[in-house]
Amino acid sequence: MHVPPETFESRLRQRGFRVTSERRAVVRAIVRHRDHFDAEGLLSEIRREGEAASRATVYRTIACLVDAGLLRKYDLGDRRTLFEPAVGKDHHEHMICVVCGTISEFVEERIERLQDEVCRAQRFRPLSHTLHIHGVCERCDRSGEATPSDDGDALPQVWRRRAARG
Amino acid sequence: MHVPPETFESRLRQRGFRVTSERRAVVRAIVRHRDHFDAEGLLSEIRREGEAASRATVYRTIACLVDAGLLRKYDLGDRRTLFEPAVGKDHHEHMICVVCGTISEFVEERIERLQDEVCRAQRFRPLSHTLHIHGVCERCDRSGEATPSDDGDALPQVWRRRAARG
DNA sequence: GTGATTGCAAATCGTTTGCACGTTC
DNA sequence: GAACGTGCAAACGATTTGCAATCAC
Repeated sequence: MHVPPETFESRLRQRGFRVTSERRAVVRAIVRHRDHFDAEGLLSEIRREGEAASRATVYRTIACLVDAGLLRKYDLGDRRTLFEPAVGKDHHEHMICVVCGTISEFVEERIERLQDEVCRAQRFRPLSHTLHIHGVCERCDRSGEATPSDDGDALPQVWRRRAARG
Repeated sequence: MHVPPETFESRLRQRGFRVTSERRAVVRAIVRHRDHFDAEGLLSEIRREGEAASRATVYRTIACLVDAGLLRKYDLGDRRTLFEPAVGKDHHEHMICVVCGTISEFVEERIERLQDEVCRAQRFRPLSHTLHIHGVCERCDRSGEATPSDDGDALPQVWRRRAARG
């Protein structure tokens, strides 16, 4: 999972993007990362690290990288967008724990195949897909306390914040 | 697909929500609808129809209905959120044409089963899931012109808007 | 009557953009 | 030196919220 920065830089160059110190900083921060990250998180990490790169640049650079096929963008509902390096890692799906927010990954070839099958049947030409499962991870499920009101049958009068979302 | 408003109203009541004329207007607009809709669209339809319901109320009512299990909320990436009546229709997945924006639906039992299998294997307790496939629908594919730059190999210097998103 | 609901306008959140100024090729 | 990239702050779009007035139960 250690993506060498040169991969990013050379690829950016061959895509006609210029390589600047700011973009290097962004790439460095990404490489430092294990897996998924979001734009704001990356920004604050860059700042913590004392690197220079404005919010605008971070967002723009991320867009470049996605564009160059170096990052994959994932849209988990509820306006959470995350990214991860596209190199050295196959496409995969996500499981999102609604209690602790942890995101884990899985791959299931058979699901991919079934999707292709469905598309073929409907003559739909697939370009990309997103599958994420919201639920409760093992750890949270065991510590039990927070059973997110699934489809709760209570009749709550008071307007409650939609704490955990389905 | 004709959902009688009483279903909504009685269900709202038994959930402890109050039934107001504004909420009725929202429900009426929803019932009038064939399938999926988004909050803003519903709002303008309500206004076009001359009904009274502020933006805030529309959003709040939709939230109630989702909460009461009467509407399903779908988060198709790129901050597009849509809703559809949950009654009389089983859970299904979406295919989104990146050219014309048309959304079609499909059900594939085997995919559901495989998801359960994966969750079981990882001891993840699923609550809900989202699967959407972005691609090109048959009609757009035939009229060919607009082949969305998939993973385009050009080296566009100029900063282009990300027109069609992957 | 009282607590839920409404409308308004202002606030939020993540993200994008216009513009004048620095940089990279 | 021209096109590209940067920072800033303001603009964004969808959604949410505080608050005082209003309404359903």
